[in-house]
Amino acid sequence: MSLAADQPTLYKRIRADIEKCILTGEWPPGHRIPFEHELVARYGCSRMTVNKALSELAQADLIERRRRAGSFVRRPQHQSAVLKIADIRAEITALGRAYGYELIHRRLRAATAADRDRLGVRKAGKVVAISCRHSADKVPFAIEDRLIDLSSVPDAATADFSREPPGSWLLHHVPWTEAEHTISAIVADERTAGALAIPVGAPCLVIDRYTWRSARTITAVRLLYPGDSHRLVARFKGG
Amino acid sequence: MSLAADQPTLYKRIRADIEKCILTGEWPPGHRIPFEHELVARYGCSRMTVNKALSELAQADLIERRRRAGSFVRRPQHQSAVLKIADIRAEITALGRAYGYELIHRRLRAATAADRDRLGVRKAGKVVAISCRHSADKVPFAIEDRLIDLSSVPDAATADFSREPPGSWLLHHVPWTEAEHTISAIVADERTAGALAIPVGAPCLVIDRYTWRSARTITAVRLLYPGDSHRLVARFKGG
DNA sequence: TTGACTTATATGTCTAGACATATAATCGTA
DNA sequence: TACGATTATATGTCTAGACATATAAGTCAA
Repeated sequence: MSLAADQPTLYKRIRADIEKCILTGEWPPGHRIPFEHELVARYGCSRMTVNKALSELAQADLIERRRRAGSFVRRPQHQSAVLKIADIRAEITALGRAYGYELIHRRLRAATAADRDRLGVRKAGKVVAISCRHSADKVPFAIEDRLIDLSSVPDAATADFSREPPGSWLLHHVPWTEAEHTISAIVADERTAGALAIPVGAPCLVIDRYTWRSARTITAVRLLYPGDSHRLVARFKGG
Repeated sequence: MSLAADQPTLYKRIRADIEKCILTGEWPPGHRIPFEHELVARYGCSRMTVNKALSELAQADLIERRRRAGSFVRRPQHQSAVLKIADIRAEITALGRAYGYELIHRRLRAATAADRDRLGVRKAGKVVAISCRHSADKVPFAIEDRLIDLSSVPDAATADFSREPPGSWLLHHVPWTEAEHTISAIVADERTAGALAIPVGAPCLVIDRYTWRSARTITAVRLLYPGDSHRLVARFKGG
């Protein structure tokens, strides 16, 4: 047993030391951090060790490295935040509430002009259009309107969406994808109000999500949440 | 002039090759990627070069490295997205529209119980409470209600918020911070409707942002946008 | 079958060098 | 003064090793 506390590796200590100076504001944006050779002298290690620490800080956008000039503290990237968007079933069960799912309708059809527009494709063959409702402890939680491009996900034609929500099914059947979310607010119309069991005119949060994988559109979905009960939480670091 | 295209460095090529296999789905989540020594043999380079490529993929959460077992494709982290939240002035000017700013009121006071609650602190000394309006081409764009903790940002007591929006001022005077955003929807009450020039009952998008720096609360702000005209866009990669 | 011990192995970290390359700074010239 | 060439230097990448360490897998005993 050693008296010394469990020490992180040297490069992690170097990285942490520098990170601390940046995060406390001691080294403001634009500040030049010590040259590699200075850190080598200070920590008594090889340049590769210092380089690894600085490379990771650069990869994390905390510093900018310029040849011949040195490494500089970057100004915070205040325009980005990490928004947690969980799978609805996982979200509800994580809250310890009973998840309920109900398929409202499912239609297989040749893509209409409106479908193509929604999916952002010029031409599409067949699509599946799904409407469903998610509930937590039997209380309506969200309404989902989804379109799946069957030319990208042919298996979706035969999937049983009466038991498994399409979002969960897609997560397990379609690998790595990219997505774009658009968040807005509306007031509930009659149909929405009925489905969510809220008054007409009540505020709703709308998430439009458009998902693709390497230039192939997969699905477009609109999620409607009661605006006063649902919250999206985003956290970020930096400015 | 060389015939060969401008080649990236070897470790970048290795990283890109592996990334491609993951992103195309060729190597699904859980798939074991080749051992370092296999990649060393395949690319004819030293282990450090391969290690650098794999370390970066691990840092980007694309793979998981397990001692003795190997490196594995991680299952996509579908619960997070990058939400772009620009400084309002920057956002409006980026759209090529004329930015307008108007201070509605500014009060310096000892923190009330409600203020402390909003800032999430047990005790606070003085605070500045600010209400202001942002507009684009003279059309109301957003209403801002802000509280600044003067014990964290004493300079805010004397800053001239009649000319510069508090958000921009803070960005330039307070370094690296962390924040949490909560997004919800409401319908406009009378005061909000008047300030945003929209009908009472119209949908509004609400962003509550709470900002701190290393455990010190800095500011809490509520932004109200007309829900049908404003959109938050978030993009993400993975699942 | 289970648990404890041993071993093999893949990754984690590090060294002391090397050469490449972009560019800030200097110097020289028009 | 302005511009172009040169030089110095910090970072970028890479090598061929080394030892550390966590752990999967195999071994053996209870």
